[in-house]
Amino acid sequence: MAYENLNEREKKVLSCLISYYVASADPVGSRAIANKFRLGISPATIRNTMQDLEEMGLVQQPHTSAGRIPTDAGYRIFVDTLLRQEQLSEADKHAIDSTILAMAGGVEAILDQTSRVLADLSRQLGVTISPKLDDSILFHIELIHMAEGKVLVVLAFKSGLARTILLEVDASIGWVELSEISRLLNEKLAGLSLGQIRRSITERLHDSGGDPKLLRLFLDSESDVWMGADADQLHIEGTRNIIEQPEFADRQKLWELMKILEKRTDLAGILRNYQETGSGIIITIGAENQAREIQSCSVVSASYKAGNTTGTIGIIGPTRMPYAKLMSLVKYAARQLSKVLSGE
Amino acid sequence: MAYENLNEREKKVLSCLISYYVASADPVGSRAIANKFRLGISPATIRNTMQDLEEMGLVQQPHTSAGRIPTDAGYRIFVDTLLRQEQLSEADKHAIDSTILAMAGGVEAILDQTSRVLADLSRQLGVTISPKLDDSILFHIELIHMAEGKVLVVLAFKSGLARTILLEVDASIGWVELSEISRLLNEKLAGLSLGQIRRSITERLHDSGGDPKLLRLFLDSESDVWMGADADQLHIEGTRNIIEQPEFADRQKLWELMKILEKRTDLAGILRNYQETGSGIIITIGAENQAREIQSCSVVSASYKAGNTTGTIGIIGPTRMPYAKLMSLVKYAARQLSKVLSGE
DNA sequence: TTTTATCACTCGAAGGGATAGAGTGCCAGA
DNA sequence: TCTGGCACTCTATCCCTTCGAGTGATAAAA
Repeated sequence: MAYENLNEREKKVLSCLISYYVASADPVGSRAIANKFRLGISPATIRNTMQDLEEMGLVQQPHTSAGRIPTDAGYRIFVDTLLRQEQLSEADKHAIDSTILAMAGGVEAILDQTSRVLADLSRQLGVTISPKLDDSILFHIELIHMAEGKVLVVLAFKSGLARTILLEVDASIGWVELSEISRLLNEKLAGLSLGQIRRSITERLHDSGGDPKLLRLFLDSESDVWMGADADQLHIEGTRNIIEQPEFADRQKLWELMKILEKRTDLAGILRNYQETGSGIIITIGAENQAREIQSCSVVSASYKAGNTTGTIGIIGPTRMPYAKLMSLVKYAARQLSKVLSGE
Repeated sequence: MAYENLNEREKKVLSCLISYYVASADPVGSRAIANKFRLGISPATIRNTMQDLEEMGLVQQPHTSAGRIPTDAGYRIFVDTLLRQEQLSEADKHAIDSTILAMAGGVEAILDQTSRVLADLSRQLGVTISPKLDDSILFHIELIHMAEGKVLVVLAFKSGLARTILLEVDASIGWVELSEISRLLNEKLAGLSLGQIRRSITERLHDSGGDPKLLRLFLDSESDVWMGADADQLHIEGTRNIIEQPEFADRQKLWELMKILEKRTDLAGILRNYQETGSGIIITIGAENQAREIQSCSVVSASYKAGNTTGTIGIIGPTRMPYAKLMSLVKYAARQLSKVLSGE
């Protein structure tokens, strides 16, 4: 659709209408635009322009005698061609820096704090997903012999990420076999990505001595060790912000949103998908979203680097959201995260 | 207050009123009770009894011409003296067993699933808190030398719990010093509880060789290692269930609840507190709760054992909840958790 | 040709009875 | 001591009206 041939006036009116609507949440009338913004044209002219915009499907009327609200397509144009980059305030920058840069204790703790600060600054939902382990390079694998036939497997990744998995093993396995296996695993697997390991584990370990009883726990590519470690860690904060939004005054809508927020793996998959189609900031508006339950929402997301793998952060809220501000927020947070997690 | 001297009829009426109200969420009138339950007395008599109950503060009228609803005190009597133990259905038992017993991969994963199954079966909020590390006995401490002056500290506890903390260290520290420190830490600290370690770390490590540069990171009792590891892990599921409850039709109320649910540490502290005052199932009704934000809620909680330390699980919902069922749910889940985490 | 002022029209939100119904308290009688 | 009956109270709901915001259309002005 050749949206570029909006004329200057149409661009201005659409732009004003969206800014006004984002702030007020009420349908915007021609008078409101004429008064609030000094466009030098009368309400009647604005009305005519709005009719044109409506024919193009960029705005719509909830009912005959109401003002207009933007459609998904309207927001899309706005985001793609009209939106002016916004500078993040120093206060916001500082808030992000002091959470991300100052945090210690590991990647998950940082991500947890990041989703919180995103939620607080945006007054929407803040979401972070931990780095995809599939590409993450295994740095070291450690087996710790716990009591009663239990072995704690520690996977340490180059990115600083760590996962622990508790394995049930044959009680008769002693620490001698264990350290032998441990040596073997490190020798054969360190330096590979988790994905590579999973795909080729059988071949790599096949003809290498060691106690087969214990080794068997690692041999299968579907093993708890490799699958359990890969589970996406999703951090969501700011549920209370969403409750305040007028678009979720309807309990039914709120319920649907919550439902998908609680299906962690599904949501993680959706967000991950967006990143694969491009880099930088990705904005997904309303019905562009894959899951029906969030088709009245928009997602502003970006990926961050952690070593040689990537994760995703984002903000989720109603399509009526301050895109410019949220873009700069997510962009800045992603950059700072990458800095911290990839060591500059 | 000598509530025991409720006469038989008062007990029966209170009991019926509560069961009816729990199901309907509407104020209960005398006619409703007379029709629904075969008490052999007329609505007029029930009215008189209800007046008595109201004078005792066990029920109240939202307004003059409405039925009665139970007060916190009314629920308290009901729970303490009238409630009949309920047998958990085989289906529910099976649901719990198949999540808790079948899960592998470590304590946190089990707890995550547990809070979910609690939420699903109760249609309320399901909450679990990981075992208190303060009493948890350190089994082994492992230091893994990551790239660029970073050390991954793995704390493995006897209960099967594990924590990893990423430490920034002087880049010059090599793996020789590291394994020396590692040996030293295990020698001096393994077998002690995290609490003991924190309280006496300075004395224990004071006059023991080793590279002071690295050791310093562990010496302080406020060190990231000991504090970071102790952070409560709180798993909450079932937010969507709460949205459905009529008592949270009011956005303001829902907002307040969400607010405290997002203050993880506060909530964890509150739930922990309950457990300290007793053992078995603890029910905390409405205003009995410490935090103002959940004084329109009740909490059914119990503690589980994981090795020689304990954690808490519970269900949170409006005071109008099916106490008997939730008690048996929480009880059973706590028992199964203890079984799995303490090895029978 | 484009813009503006004006006006009749539409529709939803808000307010105001009126009504129905659920439930009570009380009293007199069983 | 219990019950049936009755007058009373209060809310929820429906319907009606009104109000106002906003529109589209048209004709005049630029």
